[in-house]
Amino acid sequence: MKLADVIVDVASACLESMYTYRVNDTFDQGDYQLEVGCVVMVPLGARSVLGFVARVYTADTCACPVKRLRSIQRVCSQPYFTELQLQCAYYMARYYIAPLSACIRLFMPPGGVGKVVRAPHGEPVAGGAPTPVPVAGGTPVVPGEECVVDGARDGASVLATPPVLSIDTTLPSAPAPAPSRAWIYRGPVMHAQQDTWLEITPEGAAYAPPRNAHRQSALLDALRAGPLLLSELALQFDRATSTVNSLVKKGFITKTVQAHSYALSNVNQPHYTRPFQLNEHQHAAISCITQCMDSACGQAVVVDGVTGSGKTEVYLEAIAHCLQAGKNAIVLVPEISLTPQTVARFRGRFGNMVALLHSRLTTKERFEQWQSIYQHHARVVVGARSALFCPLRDIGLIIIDEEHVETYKQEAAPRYHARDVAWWMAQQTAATLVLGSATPSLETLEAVKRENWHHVKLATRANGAPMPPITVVDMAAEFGGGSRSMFSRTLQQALVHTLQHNHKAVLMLNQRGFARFVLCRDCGYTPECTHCSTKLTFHEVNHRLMCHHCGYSAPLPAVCPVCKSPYLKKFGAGTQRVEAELRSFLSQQIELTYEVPVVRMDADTTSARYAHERLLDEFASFETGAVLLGTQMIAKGLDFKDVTLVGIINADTTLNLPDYRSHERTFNLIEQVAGRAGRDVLPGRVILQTYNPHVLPIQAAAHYDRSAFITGELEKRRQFGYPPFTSCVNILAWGAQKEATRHALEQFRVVLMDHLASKGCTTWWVSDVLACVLEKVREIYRFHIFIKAPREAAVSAVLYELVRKRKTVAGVNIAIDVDPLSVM
DNA sequence: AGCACGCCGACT
DNA sequence: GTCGGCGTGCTC
Repeated sequence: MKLADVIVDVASACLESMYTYRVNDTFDQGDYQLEVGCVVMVPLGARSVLGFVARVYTADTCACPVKRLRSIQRVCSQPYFTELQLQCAYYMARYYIAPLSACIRLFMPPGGVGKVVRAPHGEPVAGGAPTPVPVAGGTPVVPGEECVVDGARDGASVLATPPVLSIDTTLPSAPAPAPSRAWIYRGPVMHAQQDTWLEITPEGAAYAPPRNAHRQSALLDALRAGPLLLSELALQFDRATSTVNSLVKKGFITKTVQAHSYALSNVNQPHYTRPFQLNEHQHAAISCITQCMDSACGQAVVVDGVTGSGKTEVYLEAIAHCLQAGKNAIVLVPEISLTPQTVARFRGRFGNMVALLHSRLTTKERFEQWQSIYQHHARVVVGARSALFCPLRDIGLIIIDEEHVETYKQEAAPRYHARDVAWWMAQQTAATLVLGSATPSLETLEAVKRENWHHVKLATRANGAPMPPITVVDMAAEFGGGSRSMFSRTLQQALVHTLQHNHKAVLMLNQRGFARFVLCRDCGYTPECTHCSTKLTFHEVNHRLMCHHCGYSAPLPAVCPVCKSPYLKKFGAGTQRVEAELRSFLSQQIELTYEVPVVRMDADTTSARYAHERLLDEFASFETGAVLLGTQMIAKGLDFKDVTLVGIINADTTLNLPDYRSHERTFNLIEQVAGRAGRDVLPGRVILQTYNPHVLPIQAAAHYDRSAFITGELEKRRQFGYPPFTSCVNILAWGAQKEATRHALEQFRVVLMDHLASKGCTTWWVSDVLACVLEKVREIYRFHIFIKAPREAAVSAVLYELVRKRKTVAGVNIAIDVDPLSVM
């Protein structure tokens, strides 16, 4: 008996998602071989669903407790994941307490795998005999193509229905046993293309078409030079298809259909040279990585280097070594740094072997890149977090650049961290994991100690340029000294000086937790969003109050809606306001002989596709001095030789967020931005404005003293029981009804406490049910429970059981976030 | 008795 | 997640 284990694609944490199905010997539907990794259509209860094949085997008996196995209805795709990737999905499902189907879905091609829908009422349903599937051998599934399958249960349950005893034919008889509604498979939006090749036959070569058959003769002439694609001919000839068909019918040309090859276009000719002479630190880093790769036992290397220390060169060398050894490489880069500049460095070196996967591509573009990997054309994949799940085989090297950034953690199920999944993969495949950062996360530094990860330092900038000195300006003292400007006198002088020399400046406004808001001076009222528990942000351009979470906007009221006071004051500084003040300040400086260009980069100006790149290009293009003003998005990947001044307008707004990582985030941000100044021969300087000049993250950052920061921060984490000294879990509940949501989470907490007690988890610390800092977002109320467990506790295993047993509450969602990065 | 509705458990 | 079974309770 041929069987297959199938992970049904049904999003439910409570459902055991793996089932065994029979594989019919007479199985002939669809046109794909049944293998591990295939998408299949299977019956489940009264409906049909899609599933993913996890195992194909032959057995006489089945371990599962069912009397009668049901059969797979159709194989819908080629295999999309390997045995190893399947294991990875199991690991993620267990560790992150996520539905297995959600984990395996990560490996599916962009555009998805289609869906099964219920046929509309009255749809003719095939009885008994298998419905012929409108698929010819070798034809791929196309969107909208339908595979109709009888919805009735096979045999048993239909027969089990009691016979109708009534002989009164005027009354409607008992409801028919489960009216068979058909289930229809609809192929995905994206599907692999087919190429139609045309070739001339010997008869065709000898054939001279009649004088009036212009199209036929032209077409045959074109084909005499060699085979051509129908799509190419169609561009050149009108009505090519009909001409082709008539010639095919007469036997003068042949038509062959082939799977389209998604080879990557050779945009840049690769030049396999080293663009720079590498310094000794880079050599040391490279040899450490190559040794790890050669020993092939799954090791990790932390490449710890300031911005400009040449990490990318190290990556390129490591990849080159990996390719030479016949293995392939994945490079993960934060979404924001996936600029054409970054991509060009990889393409410049590895040419058309580089595939690119990130969210700003259209689905079609992503699909093409994915196919190029699937068809083995790509050997280096550069992409965001999810590129980890691309179908690249023989992975020898995984590089995670800017390892510390929080975007590597997915904020929806499965709530995985790319670094941790990559480490699992590296260990399983004996690949080497490289983690690059100027400010490695505390978790990574902990792993260096506990897991014996290698730690190499690129102490200096690659070109020997010193890190720019940082001047801390106490804004409280400035304010006390009579200045009301958001630019301190130190920053003003430095700006003028920089621009006088035709150098460029970067100003960063740390906007997180510091948007512009309105306050009534008489009663203290602040307008809040009616859909979210956030203060509304004032926008200068349209003079409206806007919510950054749901997009709600309202006009700025003339008087306070509560006390009717006309004294509504605008507090804080948005980028627009800073831009206005900056322009006005610059225009008053008589020392500046030209109008200084100001480029503003924030969420508003970068929303359009490629706007980010365009603004950076614009900034780079100025021959005179210029100012780039932006939010934290300017902290990354910006590399301009003539930037000599970096100003951080408000360094400390991230300090006071109610989140245990806020100090680490602040420190990292300062380090990252500071590195933007003086990257070349021109010396740079950094001016850091703050109201908290003496706190550790600011002081340590100002002196580039990371070890002081880490020592202090670790001590604090140990004292308050935060990672890496504990394992944390955040349990989040959300729903449209506030009290029902809170109540559901409180019920969950009761069950949780019982469960922990029964497991002997007495040392776990479990918070009360708390309203999230962002209590309401888009009319949805949010509550959470925070758990701190001993570091060595099997947190996931303990909670997994609980989640599997838990009863769901209508209208309330509960999510488990293992190792949360944000608890807002 | 007949029907509407809502909860609960199965789903291979 | 979705479906159907079955129990409860209301109405004719």
